[in-house]
Amino acid sequence: MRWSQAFIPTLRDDPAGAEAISHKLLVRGGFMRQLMSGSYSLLPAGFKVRSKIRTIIEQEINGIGGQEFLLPVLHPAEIWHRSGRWEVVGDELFRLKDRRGVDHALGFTHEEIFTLVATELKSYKELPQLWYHFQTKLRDEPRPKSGLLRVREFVMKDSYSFDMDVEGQAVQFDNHHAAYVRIFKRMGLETVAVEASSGAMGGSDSIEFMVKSTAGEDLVARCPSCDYAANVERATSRIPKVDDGPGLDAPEKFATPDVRTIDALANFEGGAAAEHQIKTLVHIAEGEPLLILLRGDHPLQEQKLTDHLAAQTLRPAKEDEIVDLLGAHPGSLGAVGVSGVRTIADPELMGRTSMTTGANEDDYHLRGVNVSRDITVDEWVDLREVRAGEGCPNCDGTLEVFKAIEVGHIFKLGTRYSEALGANVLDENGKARPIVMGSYGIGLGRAVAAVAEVHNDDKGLVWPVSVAPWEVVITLVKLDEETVAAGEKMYEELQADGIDVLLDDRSERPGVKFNDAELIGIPFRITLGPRGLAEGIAEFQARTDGESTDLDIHEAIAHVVELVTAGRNA
RNA sequence: CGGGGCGUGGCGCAGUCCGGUAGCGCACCUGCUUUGGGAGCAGGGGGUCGCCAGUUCGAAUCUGGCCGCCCCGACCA
Repeated sequence: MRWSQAFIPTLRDDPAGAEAISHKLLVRGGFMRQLMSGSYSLLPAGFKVRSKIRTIIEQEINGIGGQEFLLPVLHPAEIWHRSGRWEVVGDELFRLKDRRGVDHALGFTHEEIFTLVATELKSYKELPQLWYHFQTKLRDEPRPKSGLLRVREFVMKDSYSFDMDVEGQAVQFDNHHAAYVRIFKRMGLETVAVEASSGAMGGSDSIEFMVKSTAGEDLVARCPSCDYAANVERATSRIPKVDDGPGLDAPEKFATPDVRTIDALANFEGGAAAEHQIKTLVHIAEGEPLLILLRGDHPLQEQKLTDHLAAQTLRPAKEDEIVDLLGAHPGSLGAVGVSGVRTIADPELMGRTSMTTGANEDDYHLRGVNVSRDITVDEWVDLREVRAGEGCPNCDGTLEVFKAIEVGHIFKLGTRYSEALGANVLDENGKARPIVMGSYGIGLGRAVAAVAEVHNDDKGLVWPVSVAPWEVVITLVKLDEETVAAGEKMYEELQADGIDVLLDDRSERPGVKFNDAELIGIPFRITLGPRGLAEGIAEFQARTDGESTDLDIHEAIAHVVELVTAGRNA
């Protein structure tokens, strides 16, 4: 590509609304432009990066037996009704009516449609199958943000595995796991595979591939001493037992005027430290109230509660609902003596004595509460969100917690979709059995942003060779006859060698060209100008270190080809 | 959906409090000079000031409503 003919609209200033580094640099570098909130046009350079990522994914998924499809974006509502997700997914699913008034959905993901195709599988002899496609997904996100990291329209590679049994499914799951590690490594992303919540997808095992980044929206707990890593939506930890000392024979009510918070009670004369308090929360799940009990200093991890309840709707109760239920306002709530309300407690409260909690009477608390004696707990469920510095559940290590971008997610779906949609095959005994499925996704745009988020410096992007929009830029420092001729020759030779090369033949000043080349992050630069050419020299620079070396012009090509080849395979 | 911020040439912004001919930098076009790290001079083009209504002799500026964008939270494969 000749830069003079290319559409690469670089900007000097950061776009006004951008916060995330990847967002700023992808816009400034001329890779993309925003259409509306959560919707971006990819420009040629951005499309090239995405295409290279796509090729890597295709190679690796084909490598584990994948067959590429292309399924529609527009779906009849009927199939979403059959899977049950028309109701489950909620507002995030784009819905529309056609001219006859018939409901449709815009594809949010493609379990239903692939499963429908899979109803043509009839015999165990046809399994296993691994199917995938790259297709636009549409999601009515409540809050798109951070450029390409969270959008309403994006292309995803989603694959679906079909097996006779869970053993076969596990093989496909492991194949994907390994392929994903290779895919992300090839695009320059260091990922952590973490245990995750399956959320609305349904299914059992679920693993997310996370890239550590402050721009990420997820929190990951990881142990540096062993291989434990989990999304905080699932993570557990080891914490020291609290010594309660001798308790009272019965709970004792005491006045606590204006004490409404854990902290206030901890600082109140006659109160109790947070770890000696019981935090009582009221939530409404599917319309029914729930009491949630945690140690005073422990935050509720709401996804754990959602997962345990398999709830479609879960929300904190409103103040008037709480007063109706318990007779007191938030800040004075407790579970002592409460009956008829489903009560779920975190195991860190098990066997505790001498606890302090609300008395269900405004401005009063109870001390000397013995959990097993005084509170009726229906279920003990881990609901606590882990914190950095707590013990690893699997070894003696100490957990670290960091923000991360979810770049891939793999699920074991079981037979949820095959049963709902009738995807059965006959086994060796002629008996119909639902196909055991898995689903596996990678968002392309998010992957582009994640790479940009990780590979940049104060001058701009620093693409890994494997995904760079161009691998080499030839910068002509002056457009005199000799320089142009030398540049054209080198441009053609590099192209002949299969190198993706950009020739900067614009009539701009050298500073502009250098800055643009650095901003858009081309891994290697060859600089040609009359000064060097007079001595038969081409100047070479790698974007990663910015150090320039003079090469004999006749050796430059071979040198660059070698580095590009090494970079592609890195 | 709650809280906060912001909408003024392609991009980044000032002007709004206190109403009176719409500005600056960059980018763009023409000419001359310049040419190894975002050139200089001269000339030039381009804006219904987010939209609608109102107040006023007069509105980018004041009032009301609406729309859009960003951030935090809620939410979220």
